[in-house]
Amino acid sequence: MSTELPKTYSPKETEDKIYKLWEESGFFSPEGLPSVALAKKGKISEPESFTIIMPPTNANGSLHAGHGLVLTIEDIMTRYKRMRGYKTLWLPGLDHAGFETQVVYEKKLEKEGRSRFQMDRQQLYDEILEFTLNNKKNIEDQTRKMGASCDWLREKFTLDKDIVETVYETFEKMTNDNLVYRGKKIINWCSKHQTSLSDLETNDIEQKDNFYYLQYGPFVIATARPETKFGDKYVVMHPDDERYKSYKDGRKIDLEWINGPITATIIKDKAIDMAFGTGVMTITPWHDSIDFEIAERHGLEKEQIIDFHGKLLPIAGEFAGMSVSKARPLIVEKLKSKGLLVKIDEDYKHAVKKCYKCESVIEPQIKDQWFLKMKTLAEPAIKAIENGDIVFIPEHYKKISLHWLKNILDWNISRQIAWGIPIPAKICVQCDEGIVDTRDKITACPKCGGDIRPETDTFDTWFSSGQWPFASLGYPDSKDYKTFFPTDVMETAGEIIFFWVARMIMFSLYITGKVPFKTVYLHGLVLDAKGQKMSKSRGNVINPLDFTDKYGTDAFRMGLVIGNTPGTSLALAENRIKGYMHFANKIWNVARFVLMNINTNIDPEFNSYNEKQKEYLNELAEIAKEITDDMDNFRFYIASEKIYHYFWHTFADKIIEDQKNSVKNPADKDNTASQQLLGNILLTCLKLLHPFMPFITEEIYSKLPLPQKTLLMIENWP
RNA sequence: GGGCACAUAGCUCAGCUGGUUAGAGCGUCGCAUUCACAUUGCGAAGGUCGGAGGUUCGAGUCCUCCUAUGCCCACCA
Repeated sequence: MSTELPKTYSPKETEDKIYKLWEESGFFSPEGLPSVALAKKGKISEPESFTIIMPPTNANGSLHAGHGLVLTIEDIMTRYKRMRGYKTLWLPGLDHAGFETQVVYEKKLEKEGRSRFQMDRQQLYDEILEFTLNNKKNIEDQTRKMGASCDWLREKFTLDKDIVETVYETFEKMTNDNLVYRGKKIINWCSKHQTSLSDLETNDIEQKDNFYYLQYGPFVIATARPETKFGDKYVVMHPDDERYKSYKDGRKIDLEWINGPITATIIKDKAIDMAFGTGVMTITPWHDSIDFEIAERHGLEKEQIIDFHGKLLPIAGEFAGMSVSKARPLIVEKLKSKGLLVKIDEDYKHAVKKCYKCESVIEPQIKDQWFLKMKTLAEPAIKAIENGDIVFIPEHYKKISLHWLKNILDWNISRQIAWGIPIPAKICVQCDEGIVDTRDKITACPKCGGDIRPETDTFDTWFSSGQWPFASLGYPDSKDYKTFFPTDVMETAGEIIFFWVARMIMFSLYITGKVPFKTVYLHGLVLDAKGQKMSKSRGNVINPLDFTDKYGTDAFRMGLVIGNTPGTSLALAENRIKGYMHFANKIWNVARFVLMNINTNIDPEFNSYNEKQKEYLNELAEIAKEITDDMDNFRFYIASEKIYHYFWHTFADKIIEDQKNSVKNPADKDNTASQQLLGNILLTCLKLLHPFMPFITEEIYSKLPLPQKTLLMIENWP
């Protein structure tokens, strides 16, 4: 009754077939699981639930190696818990990814010689929607290729109607709780993308620039940005600075400036660093956040110098209409000719804020934007983390999160882009008041009675994805929310701990009163073979499907997980994956050997083993115990290595070699016991391997002579 | 300026709460091979665990300092 396996294992022919088998089995859904079905019939008690919400994939391209890692680790956890009998749910999702997607789409437009600024807003939205929905299908297929055993029936998209509703309800509650405000504040403006950005969406890049010392009446001031100085009519110094004691606060001074004579006012403020430069500066409140704050403190006028396209305004006189970069040298030239340029320091190093997507210099601008007060939201999150209600893996992310939460600033949640969830509000055309209006009921400005227009800004995408754990489960009334929330594990990239993880914690505590997840598992980056970050511009981006095609998904998954400790980045060398393809081959051949030599059903209850065989089984039980312990403690990098090592160097190299004679010789007194020994060890190994290498193990399992079997994916964990 | 992490074999990294001759994968070298598998087997070489000090019966593992590296946060004009 021996079953023959083909001589070689072909991932290509096996994987799609196996995935289809899984998907059709209904076991991806918790209610389809045998343990849940039995409980429903009252035969066993209700199993505990285990939930992972998949970080919603950005629906704006293909999966990259990082996604491969997310899917692999989450699938390992899910499959493990499922085999342990948990009511297991892994909920997949897709993110419209507002700004990110719009940037991707704008690049596409650019290639086609088009621009979003020539497009109707609705048309742009519709095109991006179509683009996104096309990608959605693609991403779902790729996710299946990775072997992800997630519940497709529950798949959510961040623009689903019920999600948007939840987001609006949250916004309304925050408004009622006085956590939302709209105000003219200084914000990060990207002139290229024509939108404001949050602090997290800008990068401080250190660079060397000229530092200009300018004669400003009796003072020398220093600046790296002379083009902003046209409107400077306040000169500020520290109140304790002895050098400028004779200049009293509020005193007016007439002086000759870039475009003619002006009157400047002396301001004393403690924000000035006496030791820096000359200890005197002029301020540009519209284009600098410190200057803005000084102006606010003293009630000073603010004037815009640079428009939203990065061009100088009429206040710049002859330079009006010029871009900053073009105007700067000309302005310096003029200052020089007027004798106002004292000196230039050419070695000035400072940090310049840039757009994290296009690296354009961020121009601080004053603009009416929607802000979220963060301090009150952060406090419960800080407490929950300090109490250990949420455990971080690796541990040091606890400190990192706390540090950020304790120093949190208000969050600009409005973006001037079409692609996103519209902010449900009206703006008064007369007094500029912004009124939150989630039910679309307001018809006139409650403040001045003026006409209103709908707000055109959309939410920062993280405002909606921050609510994902409870929104995707159907908060507040659904059965899923009641069953699966709080979730068990959030597994995502360490990179987005502030963008996403910290905010999910704040939102969940605020809305549901509960933490969104008990454990945060943060993985590092997947780097290329040389240890360099993958990027499109470097051209070293790995498409996971290239590797799964070439070496099989199981091998790719092993390459991602073995030895990859949480939090540290992984250099993904092709050789690594190739090595695990060899391992898959080894598994296949071991299975072939066992199947060739077994002529009876595998009997897990068999116990007439000789002493040595018993020792082998004890050793395996010991390894299984260790692996289980590793799995329970998120040490997948070591669990996978242990089973790899045991399978190859103990089972194949030692046990099989040792049993070869008896298993091949029907006359041998140990023949039956040898058959049972090898059959049982193989079965146990397949179970232990299944979370890591689901395809090949399921395929072999289907060929095993077992009295009764279903699918390996729901077999009991050893 | 503040914070976090890392430094272990040629390369990429494990080493959990301190305990006998420090591990893995890849690579290198030697030998074997009509066997389930050359996508193989057996074997070998290779590390004073960044440096200095300390705690301890005992430290790669804990503490301090130093050096190197990487990352994050931050409103010095």
